[in-house]
Amino acid sequence: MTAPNRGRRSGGLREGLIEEGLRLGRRGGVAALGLREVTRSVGVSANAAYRHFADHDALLVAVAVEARTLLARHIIDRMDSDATRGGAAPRPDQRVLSFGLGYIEFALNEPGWLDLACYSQHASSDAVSELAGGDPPPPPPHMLLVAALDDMLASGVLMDDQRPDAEWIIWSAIEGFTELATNGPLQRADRSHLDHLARRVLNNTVRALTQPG
Amino acid sequence: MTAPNRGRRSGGLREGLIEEGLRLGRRGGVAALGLREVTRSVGVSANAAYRHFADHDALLVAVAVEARTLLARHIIDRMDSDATRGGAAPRPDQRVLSFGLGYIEFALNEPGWLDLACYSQHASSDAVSELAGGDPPPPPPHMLLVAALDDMLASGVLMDDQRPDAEWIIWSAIEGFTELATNGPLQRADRSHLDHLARRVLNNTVRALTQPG
DNA sequence: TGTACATCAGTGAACGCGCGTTCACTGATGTAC
DNA sequence: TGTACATCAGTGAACGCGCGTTCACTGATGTAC
Repeated sequence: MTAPNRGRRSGGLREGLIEEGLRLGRRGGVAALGLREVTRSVGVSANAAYRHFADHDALLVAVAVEARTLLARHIIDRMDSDATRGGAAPRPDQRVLSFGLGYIEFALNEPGWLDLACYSQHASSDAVSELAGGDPPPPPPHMLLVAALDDMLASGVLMDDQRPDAEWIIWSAIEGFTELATNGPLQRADRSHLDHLARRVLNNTVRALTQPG
Repeated sequence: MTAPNRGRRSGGLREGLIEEGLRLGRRGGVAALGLREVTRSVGVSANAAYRHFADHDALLVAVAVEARTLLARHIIDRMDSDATRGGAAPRPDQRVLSFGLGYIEFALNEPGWLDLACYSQHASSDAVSELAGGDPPPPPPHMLLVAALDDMLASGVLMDDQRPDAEWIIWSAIEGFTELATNGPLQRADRSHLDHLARRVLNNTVRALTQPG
């Protein structure tokens, strides 16, 4: 056995940096992901990152994409478990509700990761799809919502004339509530109240969409 | 006439710094308000700011409060002009709608200032009220919404059991739409589409509140 | 009216920090003969 | 199996930047006598 490996790592440094970025970003969001900070945390020279990423932003994007995948997975899980809990096939508007509740749940539990997930939309879709290696990533959250709304339309719960732009109506309520609860005036509200409020916000929004006025 | 004034200014430097902060923040939001940047723009040494503000953050807060006042004034104007346009006394839910439209209009026209206005909520209310000098500032936007909802309640348009937390439902829709339209996926949508969408988001939200489900 | 003096809003230089990035390098690894 | 060599993922030092903040200072202003 000679001196400890110098210049060679066992695992892939690229994966290590992304993982560490996720760990740091969990507490501090994008702001916590300085290039020096991440490399320092991994125990490697700042310079080493340049072997795997073009620059600081490329590292950020890679971590952000990972965070977005976590978000999407969480939403899918929530939609699935809400669906099976109901027993029979769930009403299609319930899926939209589950989407919203899943998104908000993730935002409240992991505000740092949500921050990262949102950063990924700054990236060009080229940069993002270039990163896709291994198994195909889950669809971005937005696609899940669109699909759920299309289901509502197909099953007649949503009127034809209400479908266009419906995703932006739902999305506004979700995004806005998330903002109020994580960075806004509801920051210090307790969790049970927030859960109650989230349901009301979503119910209110979805209901209005299904009752043509 | 001797050498140009050195060490003495004609106008108040404090006001000058705030004004310049507003000018810079209009384009770049809070991020554009470095202490050095603001003092440099005014044409004064960085150090001079410390004669008027405890530190960088105190300057930020002062500018942010000013921006919030601009926001509140814009909303009030919009509510007033919508009210008088109608001729007779407007329906009370129209005022909530006007509030939302005013907020969103300001956000789309002046995203930098909105960013600043939101920063003011980071400040402790002590720091904010300390700043109040001269004429009393307009009520913070949040108070305007609460008042409009109370009017809806008083006139019977809003049911008793729907009033609690109604402001957070409305606020979520407004805040979320604003986020989508200024930093999110609707960033590049054209203005007329955004105006149309804003109306739909708000109508949808307010309507659901007045139709007990 | 003139003089001495305290006040205090400015000045320029410097400090220390952490950042992203670039440089020349080293040394373990894998390969060709 | 042994040797020479190319590759390339790491290293440590340094660059240049802009930041917020502190220091010792200067000089115009207002006031007291």
